[in-house]
Formats: sequence, structure tokens, C-alpha cells
Amino acid sequence: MANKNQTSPTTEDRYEPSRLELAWQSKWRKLGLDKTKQPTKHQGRFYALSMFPYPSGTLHMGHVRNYVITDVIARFQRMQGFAVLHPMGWDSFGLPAENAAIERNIDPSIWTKTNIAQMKKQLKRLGLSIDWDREITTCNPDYYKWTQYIFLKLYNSGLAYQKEALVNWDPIDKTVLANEQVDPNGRSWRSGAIVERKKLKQWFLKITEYAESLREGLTGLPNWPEKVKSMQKNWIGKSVGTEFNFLISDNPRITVKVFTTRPDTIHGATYLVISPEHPDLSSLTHIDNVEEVKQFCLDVSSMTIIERTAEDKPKNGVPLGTSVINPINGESIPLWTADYVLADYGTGAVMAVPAHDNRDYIFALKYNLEIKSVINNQGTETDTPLKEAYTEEGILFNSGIYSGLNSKEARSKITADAVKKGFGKSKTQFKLRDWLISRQRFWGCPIPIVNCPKCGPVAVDYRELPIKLPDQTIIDKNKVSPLDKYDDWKSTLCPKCGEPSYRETDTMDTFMCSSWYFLRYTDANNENEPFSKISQNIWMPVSQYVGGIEHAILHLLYSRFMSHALHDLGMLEEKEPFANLLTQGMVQGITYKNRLTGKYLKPSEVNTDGEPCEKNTGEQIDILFEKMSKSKYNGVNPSTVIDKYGADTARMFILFKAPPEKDLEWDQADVEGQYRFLNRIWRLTRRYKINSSEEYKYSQLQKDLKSLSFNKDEKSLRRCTHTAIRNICQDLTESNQFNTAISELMKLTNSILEYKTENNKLVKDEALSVLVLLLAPFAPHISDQIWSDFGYKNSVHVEHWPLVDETALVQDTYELVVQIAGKVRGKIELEVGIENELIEKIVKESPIGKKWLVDKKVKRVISVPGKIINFVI
RNA sequence: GGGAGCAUGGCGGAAUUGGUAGACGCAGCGGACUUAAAAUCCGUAGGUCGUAAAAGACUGUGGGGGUUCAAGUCCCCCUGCUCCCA
Repeated sequence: MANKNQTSPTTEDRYEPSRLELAWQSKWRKLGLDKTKQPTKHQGRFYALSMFPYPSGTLHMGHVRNYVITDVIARFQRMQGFAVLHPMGWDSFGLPAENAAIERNIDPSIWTKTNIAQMKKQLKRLGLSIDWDREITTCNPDYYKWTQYIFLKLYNSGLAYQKEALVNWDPIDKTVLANEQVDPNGRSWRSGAIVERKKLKQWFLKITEYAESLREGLTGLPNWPEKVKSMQKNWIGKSVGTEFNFLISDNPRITVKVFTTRPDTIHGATYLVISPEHPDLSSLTHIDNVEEVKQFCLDVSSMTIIERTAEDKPKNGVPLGTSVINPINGESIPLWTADYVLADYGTGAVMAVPAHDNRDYIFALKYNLEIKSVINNQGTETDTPLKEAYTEEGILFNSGIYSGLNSKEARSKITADAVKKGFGKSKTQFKLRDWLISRQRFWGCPIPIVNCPKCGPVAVDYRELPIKLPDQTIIDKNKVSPLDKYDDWKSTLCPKCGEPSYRETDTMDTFMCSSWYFLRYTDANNENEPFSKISQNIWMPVSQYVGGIEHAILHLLYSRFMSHALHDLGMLEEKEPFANLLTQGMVQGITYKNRLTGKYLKPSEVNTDGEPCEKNTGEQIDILFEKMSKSKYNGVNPSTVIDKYGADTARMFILFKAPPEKDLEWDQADVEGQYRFLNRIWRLTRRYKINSSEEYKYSQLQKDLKSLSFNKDEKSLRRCTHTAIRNICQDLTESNQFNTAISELMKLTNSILEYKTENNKLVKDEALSVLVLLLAPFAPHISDQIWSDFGYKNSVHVEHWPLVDETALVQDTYELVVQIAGKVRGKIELEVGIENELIEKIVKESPIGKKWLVDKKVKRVISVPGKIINFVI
């Protein structure tokens, strides 16, 4: 148990957070309070995790919010008696380090290490109860050895493969990107550059093999935000439909496969489109059309996916000069290629039904292709021509033996017949593509593969790991795949045939490093395996994961995939890595914007007394809250705030200002409000001694209280004390409502300040002790100082969370709300336990009753004892 | 275009899940202390009407309708904003 020195770190009368906080932090370090303890046989465990940061060099408010939330949870769970794992690490591979290295000609590892040291110092200043013995750094060989190990495990079980594919190329960062890393506008998630399409040989992970499992797994995550789940569901994009085979008219040996979710519209197919990248394109093109098609494909290759597929963009195509046969009715229809059909979705070919699909409709109008209606809501042909595609379900006509059926019946019947006759089958299609993990960059985890001229790609032996990056520091910024330049590093012998070969020179996507880091924390110093069976069994799944919503798809989907895959490989017990997910909102700063020019102004350039305006020009300005950024002059540096008010105030403010999932508006005045609150507690508890005995413990106080009886004021304070315990516990376990928890602390503080009775000292002792115990997870430094000044022996952080005394919550009297015809007309103080009839009588004879019920005919009385009585008139 | 979510004082936000709307805080206003200021303490506070002042009444959770003894909360329609998908 933690023993305290005779003198506490500071006993000053003024609240001086900086001195006090540093003193307590070093004391906690000496006591080892933050170290992870293995759960004992009968003890529960709790894994509190925040998304680890990229070591950019400076901590920003978003980080602070994230880590403070997790810290409160971790500290609270420790007080609840759980063994807690609360780790931290660094997502430290990636481009900023590489760019810094190029610009300043320094080693990326040194740049990274310097940044980590700086941020770690800032983090420690916040008083986070992190077990730094489990710190991990993804760019250290002792970590990436295991990233490579996991890659090999996936490779050896067929889940990693290399293929030539049309990929997203970021021309600024000079690397390829995964689909998840391209935003809806076709821009890179990192550089913001418009992504180009390139054909390259790349490494992929078979996340598609887990599409169904990842989709299904979402249903087992009731404590994830609906929003995140629906985003993942959309991204996975399951669609159930039919695959049809269309025969080529003059070459019945070749078939074109198309996928559709609307087999009921097949009779309306008037042409067929294959994507410009379709492997059979050239063999399906008529000799006369070859040149035109070639040119078209060239044009399309420079277009973005959005340009190609958005409904409001023009659709382009050319005929191939050949035709196919619709297997349902034997009709011959022309074959086209068009930009709006993508090679990597479905079969890379679609049957075009212009009457019932928007894009097909626009395309058919443009090229004057036949539009044939086969479905509407009455099931018969109408005279009026279509003004737009009829995309809803309906009743079939013009559809041979299927006419008269509704869409749903037709779908199953047509598909069944296609299966019977061998021209189709039902199929489930996913939008999710395989995860492209190759990056043509230096500062990443090397892919442990040797490309042998004879044997092809060969896995490096596990014993060879880690394949370390070269120590060289000079990176050529113009060079794609910088590792390719290091001949010494590259040259090796093929593990299979022993001939001279070359190492793979692409590195892994950094999301690969972060897709399993939470597993490494459970066993961070294991030198023999990425994590042991025992450790993952103890700690997984993560009890509470906290991070930004921006990773709703990227990191959270990759991590789930990795866990599912490692589960199937027998390394992980649980499939789903994160049991509870909290997505915290942004931290926003105040911005001033000139209303006319829209220019952002520095706070020093504006006048906010009276009507806000720009100082120089006197022009009107808008005051907004927006995400903190340099260009908007609205950033707040955490260190500045902590230096001025202390970490405890910063923590309290961030937690109190808004519920965690909402955006938080940084407001200096509110920060000062929290500082004032801590000062009030400080003054309230100064020189207050709970007991002069050196060995006195809170548990003893509880026992001493049992034998007492209390007067009215004492009862009221005790009720307040125990209500606070109950409510804060609820806020922290059920709803993560830190803001209401802190307001409960304020209420208790106010009640103690108002309490003047000097009858039983123990009642005030209890209230103050409980206040500090409840405050401990939120403002850990000041709490421990006060606790020690009270005369308690142990650190407040090794105390148990106080128990609710149910008898203290019981009230003798209550305020009955009196409603007449549904309107509140007054309140009456009543003793608990009075029967309904008597209540009614008392109310009728009260001044309220005399005023409002005389001469009125009461139709009905609704009485909820303890709460309300309503006279219906 | 489809789907999801949100809308409460000057501001951030509460509301035991259908039972006193506005907890707690910020900003404000009035007062005490001070030579003065800061800090601190006390008081006040949704709006409208009303009164010399009270008392009091009415109204009020984006708008309209409904269910109910009772609606911020449940149902339907509309408006606006945010996010995701196309």
C-alpha cells in the first residue's frame, strides 16, 4: 500500500497549481500508482484506451480532450476496484517525418524521437495515469518486427497477395492510397491532392474475404454509436442480386458476366456496357472500332472516379461494334464501353436498363439508344413517354411469361429460371475492395518479402525478422519508392532458391501498424511473440475506446478486420476488438471573420466591446466557433493553459464544457470559472482536519457515522452527499456524462458551504471526504493534496469509491406538486407515506385548494404519491 | 435524390425516460468589502402583461396538428442545420 511521507508535497495556503501538481506527479511516480496490475482471481479488469497520436511534436487540444476522458474513466475504474490497463504509444511511421527529413536533411527517426520526447513531456504534465512501461512506438524495430510477423502470418494463410491493379495515386505524396483514404471528392485524406488512377503492381490484404463477417459483427456492438456502424455498413456495401451471362452474338464461346440487383428489369435491357478496363475489351471490339475505343480508353484513364460516376456528370461511351444476346429472350443488343462502369466493382460490366436506371437513362438519351419500359405501378404499357427512369419497384409487363408479376416475385423467379437454364446465378456483391497496403515511401514498415527473379515473391523467414530500414538518412524526394535506391539494403538471397534477389522496396500503409497496436499493449515487452495468449485473454476486448469520429471507417474498420483475421488464425479469442466506443467531438476555437471580405482576423485585430468590429476599418465581423487551426488564428496551446491555471483546471474545463461526443467551444471565461471552482474547494478545505490520528482512514469514518442520529440540517447534507455519490457513479458508468458529474460536484460543494450546523462534526467530515474522493478522477492533483491535508494516510487514488448509504437518501417529507386542470398551481410540503385520500383532503383544504377548487366540479383526481396530484375539472 | 441525427434563456448545456422546464456553469445586472481595482461574498435573473411596489395572470423547449389527467420527452406533417451514401 502507498505510504505517505510525513510532510505532503505542499502545504501552502494559496492554491498554486503548478507547484502542487508537479510535486504530486513525482510522488505518484515513486509510488508506482500508474502501473498496470494483473487482475487477481476475483477481480474484474478494465482496458481504457485512447487512439494513439501521431508524434507531430506538439500536443493539441483534441489530444488533451481524448486523453483526459480516458484518464477519468481509468481512474474511476481503479477506485471501483478493477485492475486497469491504460496505455499510450506513438503512431510514428508516416509522411510528416519523411518530409521533414527531406526538407531539413535529418534522420526521420531522430525527428520522430525528438517529437515524441516533447509530446510525452506535455502529456505527463496533464497528470494522466498512464502506464508508461507499456509505451509502444510503431517505428521502432521491436514493434515493427511484429507488424512484419503479422503480415507474414496473413501472407502464409493467403490473406496477403500481390496484383497489378488500377490504383489511387497521390501526386503530391507520391504514393498510392487505399480506397478508404480517398474522400468523396476524389482527394487524398492526407495531402488533399486530386487522386490519379495508375496501374501498378501492389500488395493487398483480403479484407473482402471478411466483408460478411465485418458486417455481421456490427450487430454485436450495441455500445458503438449508430452513426459509426451505419457508416461502416455503407462502406462494406452488401447488395444481393443476380449474375447473368450474356453470350456474344458472333462468338458464342465468350460470355460477358453482369451483376444486377434488379434482375426483374432484364427484359428492359437494351444495351450492355463493359468498363474500359475490362480484360476482354479488345477481344470484344470489332475491328472497325478498335481505334476509336483505344482513344476513348485513353481519355477515361485520366478521369477521377467521381467524374466518371457522379449522377450529375455527363456520361460518355463508344460502341464496340459488336452485340450480345439477352439470355432471357434471345434479343440481340449492342455492346458498349462507357466511363461510368468501373472495372473493380462487380463484374466490370452492366446490363443497361435505361427505363429503370438513372445513369443508363441519361446515357441512352445522349446516344439515342432504345428505352424500353418493362415495369410500372399498373403493369401495362402507357402512351406517355418516360420523363425520367422509373427506378421503383412495380408490376412487370413486356416481360414474356413474367408479365404481371411484381418486382419481388419476378426477381426470385427469373433468377431461379436462370440457374435452371444455366445463364445465371444469385450472387451477393460487396462494395468493399481489398485493402491496398503498399506505399512507395521510405518511412514505413518494410514488407518482409523477397522478389526472386526465378521464384517470384517469397516470404522472409520469421527468424530473419525484423527486416530493418537502412540507417541511411538521405531521401531523394523525387524518387518513387526511396528504398529502391539503397542497393546494399535491397540485395539479398532468395530464401527459397538461394539465388541473388531483391527485397520488396515498398513499405506498408501506416494503418497496418495501427490495426493491431491495442493488442501489443496487452503484452508490450514480449520478445517472443506479438502478444501472448494469456495477455490477450486477460485484457481483450478493449473496455472503452475513445477517439475522433474521423476514423469511423479507416482505422476502426482495419482494426476490426485484423482482429477477425487473427481470431481465425487462432491468435485472438475475441473477434471484435472494441466493446465500447466513444467518438469525441472536436475542440473549436473562437474565430473572427470580416463580414465583407470573409478574411480571418487575429484576436488582436478586433474590437469586441459593444458591436464587434475590425479595429482598423471599423467593419463588421462575424464571431464563430471553428476547428482550431493556424490559418484561422484560433488555436489554444495546452501548455499555455496548464502553465497559467494548472492541469486540474484544464481537465475540469474540458470535461464540464460539453458532453464528450459534442463539439467543444474553447472559452477563456469558462476556464476561469473552473479555476474559481477549484479555488472554492481549496478555501473550503484549508486547515480542515478530519481526525488528528495519523492512522485514520475513511473506512473508520464510515463506521463511526453508523452509531449517530442526525438533525434536519445534517440529514439534508448527508442526502446531498450520497446523492452525489450515486449520480456521479451513474454518469461515469452508464452515460459518460462528465459534464453532469462535475455539476454534481458543484452542488455538493455549494451544500457544504451553506451548511453551518456544528452538531456532529462527522457529518461535515463525511461530506468533505466524499467530495474529494469524487473529485479525484477529474482533478487528481488537488484532490490528493486536500486528502493528505485532511490527515488521511493513503493517497486518495488508492481509496475505494465511496458507497451509497441508502438510509441517507430516504426523505421524511417531500414537496407535492399540485396541478389543477394540468397546470401547476403550487406545492405542499407533506410527510412521506400519507394515503391518497388524505392527500386529496389536505390539498382541498389548503390555500391552493381554496383558491382554485371552490365552485369547481372535479371530474377526476390523478394522484402520484411522492410526486404530483392533478385535479381534472 | 436516399439514409441517419439534431433543434431548449444572451451563451454552453440539464431534465430521475411521460410527472415542478431551464439543474450546473459562463456572461449580465444590483449590492457588500476596498481610496480604487482585482479577488471574494450576498442577492437577482425565460418572455409578455400587470402594479407605485408587490400580489398576480398569461405565455414558453424551431413551426403546425394529434395521443394523454399530464408532452422538451410519444405519433404525424413542415422548416432549418449537420453528417454519411449516391
